[in-house]
Amino acid sequence: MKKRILISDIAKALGVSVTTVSFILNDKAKEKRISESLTKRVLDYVKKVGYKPNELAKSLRTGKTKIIGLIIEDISNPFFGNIARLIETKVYEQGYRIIYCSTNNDSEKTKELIGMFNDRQVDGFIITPSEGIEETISNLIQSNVPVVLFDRYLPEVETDYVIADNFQGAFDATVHFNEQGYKRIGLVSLYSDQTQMRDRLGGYMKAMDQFKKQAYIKKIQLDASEAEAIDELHEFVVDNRLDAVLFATNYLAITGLKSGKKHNYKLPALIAFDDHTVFKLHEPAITVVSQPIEEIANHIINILLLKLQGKAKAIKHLTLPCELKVRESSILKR
Amino acid sequence: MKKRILISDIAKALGVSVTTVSFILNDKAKEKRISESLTKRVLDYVKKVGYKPNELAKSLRTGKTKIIGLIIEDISNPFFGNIARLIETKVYEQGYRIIYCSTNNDSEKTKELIGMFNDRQVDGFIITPSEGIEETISNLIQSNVPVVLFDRYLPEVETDYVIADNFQGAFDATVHFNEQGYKRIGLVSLYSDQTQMRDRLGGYMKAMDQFKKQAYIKKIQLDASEAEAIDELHEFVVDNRLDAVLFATNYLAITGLKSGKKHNYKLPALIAFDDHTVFKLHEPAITVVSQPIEEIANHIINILLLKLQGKAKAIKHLTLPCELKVRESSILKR
DNA sequence: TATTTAAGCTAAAAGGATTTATTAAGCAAA
DNA sequence: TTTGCTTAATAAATCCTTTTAGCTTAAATA
Repeated sequence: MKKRILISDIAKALGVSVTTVSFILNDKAKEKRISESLTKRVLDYVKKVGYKPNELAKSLRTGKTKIIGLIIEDISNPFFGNIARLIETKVYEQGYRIIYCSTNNDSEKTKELIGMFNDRQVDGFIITPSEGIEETISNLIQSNVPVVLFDRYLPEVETDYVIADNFQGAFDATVHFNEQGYKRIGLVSLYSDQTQMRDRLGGYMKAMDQFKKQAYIKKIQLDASEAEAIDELHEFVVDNRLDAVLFATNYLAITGLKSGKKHNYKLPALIAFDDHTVFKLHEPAITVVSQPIEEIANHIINILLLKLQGKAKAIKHLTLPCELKVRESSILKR
Repeated sequence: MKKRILISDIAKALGVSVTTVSFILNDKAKEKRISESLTKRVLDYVKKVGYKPNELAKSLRTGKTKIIGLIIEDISNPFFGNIARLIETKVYEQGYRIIYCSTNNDSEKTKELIGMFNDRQVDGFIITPSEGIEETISNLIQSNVPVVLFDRYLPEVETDYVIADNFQGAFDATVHFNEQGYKRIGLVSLYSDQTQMRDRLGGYMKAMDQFKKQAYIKKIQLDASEAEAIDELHEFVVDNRLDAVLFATNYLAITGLKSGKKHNYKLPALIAFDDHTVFKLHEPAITVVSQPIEEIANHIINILLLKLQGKAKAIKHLTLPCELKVRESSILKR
């Protein structure tokens, strides 16, 4: 177990000062007028002995950790997992690392996480905010920490966010159902006032209102067990004799599919929010309102990097269009 | 933007020394014989002003960061995503945080990641090792950093690991095929010498040898595109007139399903390694060799925490049994 | 009375970098 | 000779804790 080599060791070995070595290593040789010969000598030696600075000491001094806090609803949900993966790859190229935690939409946990990440002095935050953390986020922003929200936003907090056009997505899906000739079109959502849920509901309602059709809306408790949800969905579809259902999240749609399997009833036409392997492979394949995952990730990173470099000008609210991927599940067979 | 409050501010405000405050905050009041009245006075004040120590300074001094490096093949694969989620939840309770990166099985990236996490002085590592990183891991272990491998291990490196019993799992699956009366049983795996792949192949071979049956083995390139893989699988199944196929990973099996859909041929009986929502919902439901994800996560954490506390006695090699979850896809209908 | 012992607290070092302010030497101009 | 300006480098301060080693004071023991 050999001892770590320090910048002072380098300085001593070469008979120069620590300052000089530090300047050279931080690309300030030119600016600080260190001679080229010495610069080369130091760099060669550093390479030879494989010196790597202590990042903690560096961070303590500079206040920068090169770490980004990713606070996400649930890393095991493919939608979030995929975004996490894209984000991670992108920031990696810029020398940043990700420290993450899942919130499970628990606002207490979210607050705690933000606090802890902040104590760890992450350089910036990427957050899927749960409800009731407006103040926490505001404090963050007031203390000048770069924050980008995604998937949903907090109307009362002025901050950058990147979301999908949930309203239009739900609207389009509902219109599609109507065009296909479905009569009794339901929506399955969650007991949640988060903006993405509110907008999906809104898009559905707007379309239904336009068609002068009765709305059928079923909300599931956030903390309901899957078994409970399965039964509730069965009841919802059968009792209302629905011939088409729009699901506000991928896992709700999956629960719907399981419900059909368990209670062995014929599923109505289906559209799910967020694509998922299950939907592509299902027989019939499930139509989805697909969010532009890669674009979302790209925009999040771009905004955050600008903010980290202090180059961000105005606050950005980005709403990216969804794509309705029509598959068999929403086509009426006559 | 108010200034951060420091431990020296507390000391000054109360007219005591920084040392005293530090002792009290680190639960050493008793040990260091600080009077109870002073202890209380300090704690009350700290609470009142909401002082939180600078974790970077703390880490610099103590050498502990309370961060664990999770280096995982692919966070967007539900198998890994789920394990990540479980690990994260467990270590969170112990005050640790996770910093992670996906390797995509790229050994160069893995080496780089280990190096960077090490520079950041993570307290311990959880790694799904890719091939060719034996030396990197050895160095880590020699410098006394706690490391736990999972999903696969490195035969040449003496370190703790937690894996599923891949050999037995594949063996059981193959036996099950045979019992069901399938004649031409194939295996789809990867061009990879990682232990989990080797063992799954081994289990399949042992069973096939016992039954004196010809083996049909198709390996896919790690870097093959999904489209290529889909076509290759089609060819493999049809050309060999296979009536049963065991897939060595969940995504290979999914590719297999897609292959059936694309080329519109009747799929043989199927068994997949690792469960996945797709398999539960598929029509017919897919039989799987399911890994005990929760147990795996628990054991990883337990071992790591013991090592972090310096209480680990011997090196642990844990091999946990898989469960064959028989569903419709592997039942021969007569 | 002189010396230990214990209680209660603290000054200063250490951890390892970055950054500010300063110096020393050499040369040109006044 | 003095002043001023470059160039090339450095000493020391700083970031904020924890921890080592030690200092008072008072009571207990020899």
